[in-house]
Amino acid sequence: MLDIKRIRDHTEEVRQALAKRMDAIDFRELLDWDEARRRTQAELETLRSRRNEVSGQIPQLKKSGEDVQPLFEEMKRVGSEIKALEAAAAEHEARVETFMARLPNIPDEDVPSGDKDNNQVVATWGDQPTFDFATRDHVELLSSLKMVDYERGTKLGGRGFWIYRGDGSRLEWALLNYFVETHLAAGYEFMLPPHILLPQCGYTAGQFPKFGDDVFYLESTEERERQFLLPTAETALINLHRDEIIDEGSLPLKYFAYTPCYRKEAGSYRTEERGTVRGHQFNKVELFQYTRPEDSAAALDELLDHAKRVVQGLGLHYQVSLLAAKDCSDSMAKTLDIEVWIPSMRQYKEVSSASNARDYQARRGQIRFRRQGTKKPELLHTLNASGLATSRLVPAIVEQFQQADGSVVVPEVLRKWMGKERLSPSAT
RNA sequence: GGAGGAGUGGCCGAGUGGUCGAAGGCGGCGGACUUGAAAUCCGCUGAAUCCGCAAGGGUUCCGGGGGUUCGAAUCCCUUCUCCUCCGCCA
Repeated sequence: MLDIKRIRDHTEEVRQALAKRMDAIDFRELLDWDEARRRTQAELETLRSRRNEVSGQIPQLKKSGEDVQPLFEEMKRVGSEIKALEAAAAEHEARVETFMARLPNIPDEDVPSGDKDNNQVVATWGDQPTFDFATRDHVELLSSLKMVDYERGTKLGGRGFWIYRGDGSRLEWALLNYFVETHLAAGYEFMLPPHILLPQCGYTAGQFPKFGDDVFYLESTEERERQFLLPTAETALINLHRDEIIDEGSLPLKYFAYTPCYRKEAGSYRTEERGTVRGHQFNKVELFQYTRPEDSAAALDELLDHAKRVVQGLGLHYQVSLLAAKDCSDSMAKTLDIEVWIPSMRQYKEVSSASNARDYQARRGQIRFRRQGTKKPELLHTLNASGLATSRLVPAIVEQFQQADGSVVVPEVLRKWMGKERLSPSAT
């Protein structure tokens, strides 16, 4: 959510900043409703003030034996006027709210405008591996090594689901262990949140109302309590401190959480994204920070560096992209993706997305902090970064580290959990 | 799932229809006293929002939502959370 005051006072500036990510926007209607809302509010408060005044007088008048009946009559009228104005105010507020809830965040200065064609590669690590033999793609490798069962996954969950088995499960779990160990060492607190969340959580994260269609809902007659399966642990972590005021001294707050992520991914199925590159359920560890506004830019660098080190630890070749405005999630002012090389696709695929939401999510969730020695609470900044999405990493690992004999070399850092250096068809 | 009980400001806790944003205490901040500290005394000490250049003023908030009433922290309905007992169950 943007600050409506900023739109009121700097309409043109906001319009231009948003032009990087969306079509020209007309704020007139919004500002009219906002104006009406404030006017109604003022009238309402005058009437309520009168009512409070009279309510204070009545006991005294009664005591001195005066007739309060005429006052009752007046107050009855005032009461119904108040009711009418309350309804009008609620209506105006709802219109402002509806408009505001759909506005995306303002991109940072250094974020390129336009869509993903304008993404800028800002860093590369390692080289594209070369092979002197006919390589296999990850679907082939994972099947032949009996690490993933695609057919039975579909039998169980339908299209877009798979089953990790044997070394596949162990690799997945080893990655999670590696992430947990690394994040703990970096001072992040380990959280295991519910996977089923209330609608308010999606709103605070900025996923609702706009992207409410990409999540799986649980049945409920009441829309306001219709729970959903979380599409990322970020949705849970942003809500940890919703409606709270945090002491400045305890910032930054650093968390990470492991959850599966459940997404409909409606219409995004493409043949080259078969296998475990895109599914309705995938595992991810999410890093999250709550910071003071002046610290969020540095925190984004820190999150990105941390995520990069995790990928480097695995020895995978990757690049880092600064996303163009239209490619960022609506909630984010700036996003950098770590994209790992998938040889069979001849493409870099996102395994981590590090973003600064600035105060956009904090405003939706009323998440604030109080500076030492000041009275007024301020909105804080929130940031998140995947650390990492395992299901995207597995294809990269088996493809990048495949050998001529169809085996796969296990990255050094995972061996203590895998218990072996090499995954080979014969050994499974 | 059933039966009771409770949810009040940073914390504890009083308040059962009227002048209550709410006694009292603790904590915190400022001051007096003191070489300093402790103790003591005095004052201040929630949030949101609107009007205003400001000073200041208004309104709302006593778990959430709705209702009754001229007027609700107080009465009614509903919902959530916690506690106790019973039942059931990984």
